[in-house]
Amino acid sequence: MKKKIITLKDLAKRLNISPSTASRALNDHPDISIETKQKVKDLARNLNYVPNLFAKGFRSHRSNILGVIVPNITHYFTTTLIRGILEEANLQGYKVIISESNNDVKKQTEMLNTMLQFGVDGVLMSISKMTKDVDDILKVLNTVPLILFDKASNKIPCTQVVINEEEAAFNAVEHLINIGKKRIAIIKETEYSFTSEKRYHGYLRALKENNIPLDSKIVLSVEDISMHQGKRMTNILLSLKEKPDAIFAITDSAAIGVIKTLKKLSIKIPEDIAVVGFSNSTNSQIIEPKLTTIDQPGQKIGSTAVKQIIQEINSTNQINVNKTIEIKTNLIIRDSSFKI
Amino acid sequence: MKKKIITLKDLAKRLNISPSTASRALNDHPDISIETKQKVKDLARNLNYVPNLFAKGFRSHRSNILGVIVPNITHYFTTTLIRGILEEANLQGYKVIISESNNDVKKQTEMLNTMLQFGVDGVLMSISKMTKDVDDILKVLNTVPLILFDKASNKIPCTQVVINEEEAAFNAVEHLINIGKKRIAIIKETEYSFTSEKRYHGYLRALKENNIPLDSKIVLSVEDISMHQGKRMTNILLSLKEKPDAIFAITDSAAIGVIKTLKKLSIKIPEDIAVVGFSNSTNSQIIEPKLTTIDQPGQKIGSTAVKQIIQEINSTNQINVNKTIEIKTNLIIRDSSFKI
DNA sequence: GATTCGCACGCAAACGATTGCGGTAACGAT
DNA sequence: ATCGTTACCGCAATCGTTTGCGTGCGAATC
Repeated sequence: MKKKIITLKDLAKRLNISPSTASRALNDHPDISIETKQKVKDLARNLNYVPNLFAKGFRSHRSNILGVIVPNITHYFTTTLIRGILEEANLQGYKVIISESNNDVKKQTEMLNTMLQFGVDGVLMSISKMTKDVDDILKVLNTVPLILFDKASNKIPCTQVVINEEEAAFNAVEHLINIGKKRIAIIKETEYSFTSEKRYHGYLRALKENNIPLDSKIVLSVEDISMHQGKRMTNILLSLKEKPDAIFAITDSAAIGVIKTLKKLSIKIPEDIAVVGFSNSTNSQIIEPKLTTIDQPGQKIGSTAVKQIIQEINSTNQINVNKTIEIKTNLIIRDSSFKI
Repeated sequence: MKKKIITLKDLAKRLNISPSTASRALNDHPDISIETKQKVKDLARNLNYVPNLFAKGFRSHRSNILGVIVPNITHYFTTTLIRGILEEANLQGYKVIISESNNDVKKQTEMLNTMLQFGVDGVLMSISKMTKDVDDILKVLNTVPLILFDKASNKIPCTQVVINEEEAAFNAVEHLINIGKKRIAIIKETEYSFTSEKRYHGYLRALKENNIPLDSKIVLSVEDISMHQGKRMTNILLSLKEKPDAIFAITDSAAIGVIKTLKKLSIKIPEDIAVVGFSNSTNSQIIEPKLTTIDQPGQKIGSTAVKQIIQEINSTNQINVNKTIEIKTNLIIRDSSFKI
């Protein structure tokens, strides 16, 4: 009682044409007359013909599958990226296989390789932050197009789709300055983090353009940024002789750690110390006071990356494109920096 | 300058054996001598031979790809499910393609179909809550194994991997009773939601076993459960003559809405009204007071589902398995129901 | 009238791995 | 010397689709 599966040959036999003609008809090849095309397409629809993707890929070396590698799938922002990827891929007839690298560089290259084995047409990757050796990644570039998104690197010559980290941070810090803050601390990651460094530059530029001197005592770097580290760093900042009147945490989670600590010590937010985060996570609206933060349009980044890679897949010339596409962000002002 | 890709033929040619021998050698066929096997395997490793998955799937009708469909990928709990799925799939040599149904039934069947086109060996699905007509889903069962996880349905005769919703809710409500609450409200979904109904039954049983009469005035149902609805329902409950002394919200997000509203009205939590949620989302630890909730081991559900479906894929008999695997949950008691 | 040309289509060879079947040594048994 | 057995291995077909090349035929050109 198993369903008979229709092949191209079946279509051809019924219409007394050759399989090659049927194939060309379905693919709108110019050699085929309009009537024949119509006949084939009609029959295909009626018999519910679905092309065998294996055979197709086998011949054409195309799978219509994209590989996606992210460090951590449980982050809300990552899921918005993935949503954008899935949506755009679906529109363009692509499927997506996803892997999680858990910020493990070894795992990352391993997944990269199995993805290639599975015949993906391209890879979208948000690299783990500890990626120092990029040789394994460069190898991929010889095989299929690669695009880095969100977490990128200038060591890899390929298209990158990112937000304008520097400008976003600049806007956040300038906002703090605009509401009268003069001593703005920053909690960032160590210099291995590509994005963190860019945000730091935005911070520096905002200070400079507003003639605020940089004080390295209120520039704190941590290896693994988190809520816990946010708490720790806050305590360090509060132990200084000259306390800051604002804290810019490079991550919402760290910013929430900051807020929790300040609240415990009954320090008024934002009057005594204002707080700004980065990401517009769901948590940023749950915490009280609600957190001022930077919204990154994840979905748009995802869809842009997909559009871009499909373009590169279809482009014949094998020259590695090496451009950076920057997506605009949005500063969302909430109670932690501005009392209504 | 493109990398030459090694095929089975290449191996055979270099060793002066036939491709079939090489194939059998790699697959440990008994007809092949141990020395030959070793030679082939060694060469394969040295030349970095990777079997062409297309050709393999083309012949064997196996893709080693699993399809996963979830309603909404941005929910934290969903991501833990996916993490479990990805991890276990990776261990077993499978890849996973993911689609999001957005709780759209039409989209759901559409993705189901394209997944089949892509030759998935099995489908894991968390059905959208409005799924009433299951005919399209039943069709899939004739083609590949299907497993429902998390959001399941008794209308579909296949293996289901879920948490013990009833018991989890029972434990939550009984906990409220144990800390002295006597008038416990519930915020649930309308009866179309399979999981909601099960939780409601747990609620009912806890009341019954503790001789607390059911009062339908404090049983509230909403179509789309959310933080906003949590706020709305709280206001309704507070307008009653006999106010509840505890609120069990079937979802963390709704519970957070409850807490926010209570705080705004300066109602003491948990002294005046205790609150319990469901999911152990990250938000539940951000809100203050921290939310008592039920932890669902998403990762375990995911890995269990994968183990199960691979077993079904490899089982020769085509009889549809129809068992329900229940995963234990954990009540996590925090400040919203118990002051330390 | 001989030649080119273009249109619409068919032939057959790929693509890489698997597998039923057939074949051939080597060896022991008769 | 002949047969049977065992242990290894090769031949060739197969899966469904695509594609380079060829072909027949009518129309247009010289």
